[in-house]
Amino acid sequence: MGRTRQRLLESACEIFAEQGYQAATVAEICERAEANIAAVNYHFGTKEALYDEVLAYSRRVADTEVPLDGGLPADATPDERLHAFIHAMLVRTLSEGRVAWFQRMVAHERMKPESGMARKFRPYIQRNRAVLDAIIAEMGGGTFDDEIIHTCGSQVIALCNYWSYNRYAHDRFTRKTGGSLDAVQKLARDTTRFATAGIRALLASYRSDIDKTRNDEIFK
Amino acid sequence: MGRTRQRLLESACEIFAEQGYQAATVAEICERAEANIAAVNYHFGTKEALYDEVLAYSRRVADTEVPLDGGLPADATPDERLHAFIHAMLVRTLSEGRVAWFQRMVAHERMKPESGMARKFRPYIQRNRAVLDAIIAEMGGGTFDDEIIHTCGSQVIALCNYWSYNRYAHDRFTRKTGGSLDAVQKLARDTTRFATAGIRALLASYRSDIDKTRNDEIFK
Amino acid sequence: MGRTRQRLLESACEIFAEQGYQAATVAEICERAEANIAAVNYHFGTKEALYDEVLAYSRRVADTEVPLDGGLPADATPDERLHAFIHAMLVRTLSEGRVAWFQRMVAHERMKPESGMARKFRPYIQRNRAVLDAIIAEMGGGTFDDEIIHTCGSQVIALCNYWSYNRYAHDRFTRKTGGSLDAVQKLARDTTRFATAGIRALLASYRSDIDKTRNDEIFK
Amino acid sequence: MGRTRQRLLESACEIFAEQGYQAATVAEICERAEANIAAVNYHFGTKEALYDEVLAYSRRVADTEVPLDGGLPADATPDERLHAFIHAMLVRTLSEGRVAWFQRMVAHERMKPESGMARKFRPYIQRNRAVLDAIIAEMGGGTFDDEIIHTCGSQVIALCNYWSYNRYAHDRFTRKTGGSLDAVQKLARDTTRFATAGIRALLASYRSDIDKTRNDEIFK
DNA sequence: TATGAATGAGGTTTCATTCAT
DNA sequence: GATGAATGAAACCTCATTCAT
Repeated sequence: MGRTRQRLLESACEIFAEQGYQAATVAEICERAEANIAAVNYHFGTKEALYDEVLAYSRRVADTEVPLDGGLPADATPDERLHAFIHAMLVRTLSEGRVAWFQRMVAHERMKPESGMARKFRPYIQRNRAVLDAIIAEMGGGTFDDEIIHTCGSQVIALCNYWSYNRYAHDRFTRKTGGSLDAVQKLARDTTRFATAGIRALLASYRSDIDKTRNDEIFK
Repeated sequence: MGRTRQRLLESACEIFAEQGYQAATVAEICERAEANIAAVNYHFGTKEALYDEVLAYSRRVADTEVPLDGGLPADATPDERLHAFIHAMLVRTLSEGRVAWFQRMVAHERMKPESGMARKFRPYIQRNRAVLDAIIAEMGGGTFDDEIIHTCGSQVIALCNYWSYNRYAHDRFTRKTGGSLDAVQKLARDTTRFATAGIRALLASYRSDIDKTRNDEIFK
Repeated sequence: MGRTRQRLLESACEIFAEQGYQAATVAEICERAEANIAAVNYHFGTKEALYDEVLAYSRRVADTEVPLDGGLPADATPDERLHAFIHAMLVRTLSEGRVAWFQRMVAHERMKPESGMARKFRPYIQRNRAVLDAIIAEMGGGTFDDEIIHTCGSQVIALCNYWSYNRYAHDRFTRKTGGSLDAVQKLARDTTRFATAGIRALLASYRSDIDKTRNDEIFK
Repeated sequence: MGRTRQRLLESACEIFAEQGYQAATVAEICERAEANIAAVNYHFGTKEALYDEVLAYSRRVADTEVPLDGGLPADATPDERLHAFIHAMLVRTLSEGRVAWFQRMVAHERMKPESGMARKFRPYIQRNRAVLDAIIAEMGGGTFDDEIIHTCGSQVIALCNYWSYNRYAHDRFTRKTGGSLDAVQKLARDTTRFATAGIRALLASYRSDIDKTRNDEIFK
C-alpha cells in the first residue's frame, strides 16, 4: 500500500533539489513517479504541502546518513569536531543523490524573501548553526562574546556552502575529481585548515584592543 | 529617444535583482516602468533578451561604481589588493540599490543547471575570478600551481558571497548595523584577516610534502 | 446491516440542505458520515442517485413529522385548514434540523432550469399544491375556475416560501425570535390573516364583471 | 475599442442569470462571447470580479429600464405607489432578457450563506426594501412601529419574488400568457389587490389589543 | 460489505507573447 | 515609437468516479 506516495516523495525530492520549488512542476514530478497528475493532490493536498514533506524527509535523510558530528567520541577536541562538521557539510553538498537533496533545496530558496519559502527551513538551519557556534566558542576558550563567535561561524558556513549554491563550482569539482569520497576528504582537510587559521586570526585580532587599534591603522 | 527603454531597463534590474528571472513577470516590470505591457517585447524582443541586457547593464554599473581593484595604485601589495577586492565585493553585496543589482541576480541563478540562466553570467564571473587568482598567486610568491591557487580563491569567493546568496544573513547584518559603510568596512577587515590567515595556512600546508604528511596524520 | 448507508443518507441530507446539490461534495458527505470516500458510489451508485434518495427521504421526514393538514379533524373549516397548511409550511421552513431538510433543498434548486435538478421535486411539490388549491376552492365556494384558484394558491405559496429561499430573512427571523415555536405560531397567524384577506379580495374581484371593470379603471 | 469586453459582460449576464455564479463557467462565458478563454481574466481579473461588474451592470439596467416608482407623480397615493412597485417588480421578473438579469442572479444566491455571494447584493436589495416599507408605512397612516411595517413588507416581497425564484411557475406563466406585458399587467393588478387587502387586514389586527386578543382565541 | 488508492475530466488563473493600429 | 487588445500554453487544483482488494 502506498507505493505511489513514496515514489512521488522521492521524485519530488529529486526535482525540487534540481530546480527549486517554483521551477518544479507538479506534472513533471508525477510523470517521473509514473503517476497520474492528480496524484500529488491526492496524496499531499497541494504542491506546497508536498514540499513541506519533502523538506522534512530529505533533512531526515541527510541527518541520518551524514550526521554533523561525524560520529566523534564525546571527548573529541574542538578542532576535531570542526573538521567533522566541515567534512559532513561538504559530503552533504558534494555527493550526488539522496544525501544532497536537502542542502540543494535550501540553496535554491536562500535568496528568496523571508516571508516565503525561505522561512520553512530556518529552524533546520539554526540548529546546525548552534552546533557550529558551540565548537568555535570552545576553540576560543569561552572568552569571546556571541557576536564575535557568530561572525566566525558565518565564515565557516560560507566556506561550506560555497559548493552548495554554486552549481558551476560544484560541477567543476565533480568533473575533476569524479566526486570521490577521497576528493571530498581532501577538500574537507584543506577547508578545515583554512578555517582554523582564519578563526584563530580573527579571534586573536579581537583579543586586545591594542592590537585591534594597531591593525586598524594598517588597513585605514 | 528611448526614455521608455531606459526606464524598462532600470525597473527590470530592480525586479530581477529582487526576485530572480523566473519569479519576475514582464507585467510587473512594465508597470513599474509605467509602460505598456507590450513594451518589453517591443524594445527587447523577449523576456530573456531583456535579461541579457539587464545583466550586462547591471554589471557595468557595478564595475563602474565599485571597481574590484578599489582604485589602488599600481604598486600596491597583494595583501592590500586582496583587502580591496573583498571590500569591493562586500560593498556590492551589502549595499542597497543599483550597485547591488548584479550580485543579486547572480545569486538567484547560481543554483540553476548550467544549461539555463546560470551560463549567462559565467564570463563575467570568470573575469573577476582571474583578478582574484592573480592576487593570491602573488601572495604565494608564484611558486604554486594553478589548482592550489584556485582552491584558495574559491575560499575567498565563498567568504564574500555568503552575504549575497543568504538573504537571512544579509538582512540580519543590515538590521544590526544599518548597512552603514563603516560596518561594511569593518566586516571587510575581519573577512580579509580571516582570508589572509586561511590562505597562508593553506599554502603553507602545500609547501612541503613532509608537513603535509604530518598534518594528514593529525586529521586522520 | 447498512449502518453506513444510513449515516451517509443523513449527512447527505444535512449537506445538501445547507449547500445545494452542486456545491455539496461527495467527499464532505462521506467525511461527515465517517465513511470512506468511495462509500457514496458503493451504496448509491452516483452522487445524483444519492440525491434522489435524499430527496425522497427528507420529504418523508417532513410529511411524517409536520403533516400539511396539521392533524385537523375531517370536518374542519377551510379557513382552519388554510391556517394549518401555512403553519405547517412555516414550521418546515423555519425550524432547524431534519424537518427543514426538504424545504431547503427545494429552495436551492428552484431557480435551476427545468431540465436539471428542479424537475426532480416537481411531483412532491405538485401534490402539496393540490392540497392547497382544494382548500382555496372550498373557500371560494366552488364557483371559480381552476386558473383563478391556482393564482390564489400561488400567492399563498409565495408567502410561505419567502422564508425558505431567502436566507437573510430567515436568519433575521431566527435571530430576533430565537426560532421558537411560539414565534413561528405568531408568524403563521399573521400570514394566514394576510392570506385570507388577500384571497377573499381577489376572489371577490373575479366575482362580477362589473366590479372587475370598475377596478380596472381605478388602477389604470 | 473594447468590443470584446462588452460582449463578455453581456454574455456573462446571460449565463450568470441562467445558472448562478457557481454553475456558470468562465469557459462558457468566453465561448458565448466568441472570445478566448483568457479574455475574462484579461478584462476583469477573476471570475468573481467579473461577477461584481455584472451585478452592478445588470442592476443599472433594471433600475433604468424599469424604475420601481413606475414614473409616478410626486403626489401619487400610497396605493398607487404600491401598485407601481409590484408592477415593476413583476416586469423585472417575468420579462425575458436584459431587464430580468439582476433579479435572477439574486434569486440564485439568496439561499447561500451570508458570508459568500449573497452578501454582495444585500445593499441593492435593502434600498428597494426601504422604498417599499415607506409606502406601507404611509398606507398605515404612520401609526405602526417598524417591525409591523416590515412584516407587511416581507409579505409583499414574497408575492413579487415568487415568480423570480420559482422557475417552474415562471415558465408556466410564460407558456400560458406568452409573457405579454398585458398578462404581467393583469398579474400585477391581482397581486396588488391581494397585497392591499392583506396589508389592511394585518394592520387592522394590530390596531387594538382587544381585537388581537379576540383573534388569537379564534385561531387557537 | 467496504475501502484505500488512483484517475481523468474539467475548472480558474497566470503569463509571455503577438496582432492590429 | 508605442500601445491596448487578445491569445495559447501551461500551471495548480477539485472532484466524481473507478479499480483492485
